[in-house]
Amino acid sequence: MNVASKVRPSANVAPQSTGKRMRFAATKMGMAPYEQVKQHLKGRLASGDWTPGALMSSEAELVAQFGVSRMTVNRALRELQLEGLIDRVQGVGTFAAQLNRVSSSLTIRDIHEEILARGHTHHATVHLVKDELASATVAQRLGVVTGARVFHTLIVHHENGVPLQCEDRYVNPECAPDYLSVDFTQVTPTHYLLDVAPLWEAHFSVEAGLPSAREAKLLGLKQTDPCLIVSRRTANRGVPITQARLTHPAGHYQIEGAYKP
Amino acid sequence: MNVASKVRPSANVAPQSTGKRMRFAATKMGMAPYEQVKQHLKGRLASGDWTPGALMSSEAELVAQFGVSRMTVNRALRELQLEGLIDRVQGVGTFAAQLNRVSSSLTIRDIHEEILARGHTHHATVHLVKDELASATVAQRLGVVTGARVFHTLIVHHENGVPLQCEDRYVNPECAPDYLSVDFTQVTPTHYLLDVAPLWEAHFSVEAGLPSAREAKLLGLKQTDPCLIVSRRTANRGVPITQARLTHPAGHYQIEGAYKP
DNA sequence: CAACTATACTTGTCTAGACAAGTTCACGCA
DNA sequence: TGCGTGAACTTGTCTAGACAAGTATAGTTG
Repeated sequence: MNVASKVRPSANVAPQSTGKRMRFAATKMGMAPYEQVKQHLKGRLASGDWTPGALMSSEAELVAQFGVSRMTVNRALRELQLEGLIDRVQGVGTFAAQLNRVSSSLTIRDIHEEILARGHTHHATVHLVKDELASATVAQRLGVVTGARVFHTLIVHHENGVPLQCEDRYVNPECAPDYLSVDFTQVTPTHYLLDVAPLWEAHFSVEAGLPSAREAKLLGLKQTDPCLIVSRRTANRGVPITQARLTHPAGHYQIEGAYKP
Repeated sequence: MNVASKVRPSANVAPQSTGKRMRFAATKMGMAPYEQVKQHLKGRLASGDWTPGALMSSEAELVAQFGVSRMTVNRALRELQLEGLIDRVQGVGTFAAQLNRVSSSLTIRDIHEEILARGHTHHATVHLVKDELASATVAQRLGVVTGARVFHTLIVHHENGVPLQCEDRYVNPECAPDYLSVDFTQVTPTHYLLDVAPLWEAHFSVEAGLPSAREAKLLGLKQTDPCLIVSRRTANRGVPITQARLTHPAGHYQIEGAYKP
């Protein structure tokens, strides 16, 4: 939904307070009315016009002020609510949100595409492809009983020949029965699993830590070299699909993100 | 149209409502029509009914199928698009999104509130509060000229007495002229700056790395102990406010997130 | 005083229709 | 063959009104 950078007209002052029914030459030409309402409210929020928790204009007031229909105002407010800028309570009113949090969008991409997007080459080496009996920990995360058969792969991804990520993954066989027969030098597990189960819920955690002995060896590190470790569990409609531990050498990998109101 | 728009005191009411509105768990019965359409489409997407890139039903077809108005169908589709599940092209149609990415919401909270939310105690020790002349790097990130006066603080945050985060922060004086006079043992810089400039755009990156000598000393670490390092730049309406480097000892801190469609 | 009630507000949602604007494709013409 | 043109589709957005449901408050009643 991000439409990239928006040109910001600097003439932000003079908020057209008396413009009741000028529909066309209001402020920003070419901008849809609901977008104008959004921008106006964002501006007043940013300027501190409403401090967090303050009661804002009602829909009816905005309808009168902008000369648009209530549906238009409602859409603007609904989107601002989705963006977390305002809180709305039925029967009470609209309030400026408590902005004690900056929430952001973090994208977890298929590492193959991520590397290609940087204009580099990707290749993967497969170190383990087998089925195992689930340990208690793995069983719990995959929603199977301890000792059940689960698939286990260990793959190292290289960017321009340099080890970038060690991917230690367990897969629920019920979700991807043919998982073990995939050629993971050609298709990443992420890509394959997205084909098998298109809609995901994901939980992840990111932390710094030290690699295991095996990971250190595969990544060409000493065991004292710090790593960025991403643990990710994904499920499809409540059914756990896979659990992965992604270990990256420090300095070679970072997660970036941005938040724009 | 009935106006009767009484001028409301748009000043602070601060009703403390903060209402996490209680939305009843949506069962099929009491679900709003637009929500039913959404769930139906989500179900078909999850079941692989439409593979990524496939042309989905048009609005007109959904109107006929569900017996609702086009606005209702349109709202369902618009929200699915916001969630990244579908792509829409004017004049062409609606397509199942290429789900090669799992995007997630990451929340960066004020560390004081974060620690309190865990039921622990927070205290901060202040190691540096001064104004400096900006180095080239800092100047660029804060949008000032090299050598300009900038504020610099170095604070360590403790959870239950254990060092958790070393916060090395530069602040643009124009955005927070009184920054240096704040008692940072009582108010965190994040909290103070959110008061001064309520609306933020943020860029961040997360990586693993080694602490500097000073950071290691402040956090009680050896310089070879890995850390999780978050670099964050924030701006208000394009004006840079602050740049922070947040260093956390490995094992004591992790970033969590979740994505649900 | 406490409990109930009517009223006036608020937001949440839906409708039926309208026009604008983008794309695709078959048709007719040079 | 190549090219324009318009019909037939699509999505994007707005309108004016309607009803439902939640909340606050003034007034009334016990």
